[in-house]
Amino acid sequence: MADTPYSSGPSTLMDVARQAGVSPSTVSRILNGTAKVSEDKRLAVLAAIDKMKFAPNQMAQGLKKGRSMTIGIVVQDISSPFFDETLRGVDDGLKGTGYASVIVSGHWNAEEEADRIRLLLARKVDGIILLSGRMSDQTVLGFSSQRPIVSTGRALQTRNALGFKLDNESGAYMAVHHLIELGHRRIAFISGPANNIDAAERLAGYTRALNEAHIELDNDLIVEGNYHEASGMLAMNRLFDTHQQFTAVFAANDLSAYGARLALYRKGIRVPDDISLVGFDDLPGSSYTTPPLTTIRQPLYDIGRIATQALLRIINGEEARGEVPPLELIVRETTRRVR
Amino acid sequence: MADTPYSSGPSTLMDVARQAGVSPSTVSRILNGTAKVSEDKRLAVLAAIDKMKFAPNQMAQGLKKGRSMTIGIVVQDISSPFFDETLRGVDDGLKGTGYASVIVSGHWNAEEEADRIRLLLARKVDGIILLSGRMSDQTVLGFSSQRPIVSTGRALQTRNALGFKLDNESGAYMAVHHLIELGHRRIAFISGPANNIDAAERLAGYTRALNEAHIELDNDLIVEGNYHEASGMLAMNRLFDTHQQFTAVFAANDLSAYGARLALYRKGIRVPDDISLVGFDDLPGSSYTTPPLTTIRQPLYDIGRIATQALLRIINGEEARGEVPPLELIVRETTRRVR
DNA sequence: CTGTTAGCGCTTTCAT
DNA sequence: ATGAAAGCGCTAACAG
Repeated sequence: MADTPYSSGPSTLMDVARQAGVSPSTVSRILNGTAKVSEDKRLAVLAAIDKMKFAPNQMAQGLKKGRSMTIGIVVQDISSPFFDETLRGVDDGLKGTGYASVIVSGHWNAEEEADRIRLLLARKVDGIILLSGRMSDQTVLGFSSQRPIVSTGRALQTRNALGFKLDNESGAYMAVHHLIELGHRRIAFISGPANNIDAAERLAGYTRALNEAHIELDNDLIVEGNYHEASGMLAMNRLFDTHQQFTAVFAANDLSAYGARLALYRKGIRVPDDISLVGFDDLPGSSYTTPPLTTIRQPLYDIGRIATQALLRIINGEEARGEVPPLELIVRETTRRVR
Repeated sequence: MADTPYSSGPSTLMDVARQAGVSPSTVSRILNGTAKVSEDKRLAVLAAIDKMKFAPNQMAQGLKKGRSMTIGIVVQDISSPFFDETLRGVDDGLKGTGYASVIVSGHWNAEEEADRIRLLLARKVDGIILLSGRMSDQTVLGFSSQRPIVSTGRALQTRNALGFKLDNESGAYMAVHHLIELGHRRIAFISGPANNIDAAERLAGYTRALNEAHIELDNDLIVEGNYHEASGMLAMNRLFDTHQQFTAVFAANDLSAYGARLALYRKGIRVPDDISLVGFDDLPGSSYTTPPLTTIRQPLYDIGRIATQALLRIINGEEARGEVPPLELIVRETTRRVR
């Protein structure tokens, strides 16, 4: 471990005080607008700050004030378009607030999630945004006794925990209902992982739409995926290998729809002419697939922004609240009336 | 501003010391393995830590040690698959090191980039990773006097600054050369923004490949995009509107290739049967486009991981080094021999 | 091996 | 209006 000598050792508030011929408290007061300071000292201090390129050491500030001006974000997979779109909302929500965010990934693993949250807590983040995840609500509530948490994908509402939950069931219903309206009756479903709550809800929506239209549920038409492209492709191939008859497929998320679409392409099956396809999420890329994907839009960006604003409110001792727009069917070009 | 009373005020090292009946320094020594401590005190302290769920306050540690155990990452656009794939590499590079990262976005704006870096510096990050960006090398070098910086997209090598630069020119050359080998001679080029250095280099590669094959450069075949999907689509339409003849198009990045591909689809032009298409980047989604995209692969993930490891080395006073794999042509299904 | 002391850089009473 | 002093939670000499 060698020393790393940087030319300009960053100047401290003390340096500024000396340079301006005032006490450190005066400098602090000017920095924070905490009290009236005579104009001449003000100017002198400001000049010194400028000259010495002084910027307060945030760690020292944080230690003293008990506020790190940092919030922690727990995603499950950095580099998934799903989370990234939400992160963009968070980023915008933080804009101009002085807060920065440290992003950690739980990798869809409850243990790891809890670990990461403990890390964030040790870093004294002022609050936490939890995006999806596998932790129990109880665990979340537990952590919320240390720092406020707002989470997506769960219904929560306490003094310092807030959750937003979208209606996956009715989202899936909308998707399948759309297909049924177009005359489809043999509708395959590429589900999400069985142990995932959202996935279960989407399956329920699929089922309800079928029931309502008096279409018998055919379990051979349902194949489990894991929300990734490859699994969508595999699922599709499985459907073909077992010689299922269907005119439409509903994929539980856009990524698996992409995979399904590729499987279809490889078989020379046209979308939507031969088979209709609908996804779920409306990832940014879904307006540029070939053809553009019909899907259920999740307000990913808004979720990020609204969750952030809600968290900031809780941090400031205000009431925890916030509401996100509902799911919405976006009809693009992968669905058409059955012939 | 109300107070936010959390049930369990986090315990401090002092609390642990008292509880275990030892001095704070002893606790610190055990925490850091800084010196030998008798087994019985060890056990007592460990028990106390466990009982009180103590975790050292990282802000206090940081203030004292002058190390925040945090690195700053400057991206240009959180929620671009390009940066996110690199971030995944960074994340993996940080794994198990005790470092966390705060990610800020420069939004392709030199001013904002510099601003964000100053923010990171005030937060006392131990180092900075700068992904692309518009700042001058001089400015980067300037900042590197405060904290080590490793940057992508520039060739740098000093005591505490390191840059990785991929050979965009030859990447573009490979793409176009591939097309020429397939018999294409009228090859359109959807460029990146004119003020972008990478974009200029890719144009140079396009030009060289053409020259080498004795194909005359036709400026009408070159249309400027901005690296986003929509611009690829627009560029393509412009080509059609001006009635250009061509059998292949090279897009300066995958995103604009996606847009171009959609424009082609809308015109009922088949890819690759009627027109061949090649992109640049090899984003994760490019193996699942319809059809899968032939492209120049950038080792995005490796760049992130290697940059991180290099930064960590510099932080530890070791020599700044690291090398990333070269660009590579990935032939998939959007290119074919001209008929 | 272990405790005492000083102090990282800042904010905040408390005096004046 | 301003300075002196104490202290946020931790670590690192320095004694012993």
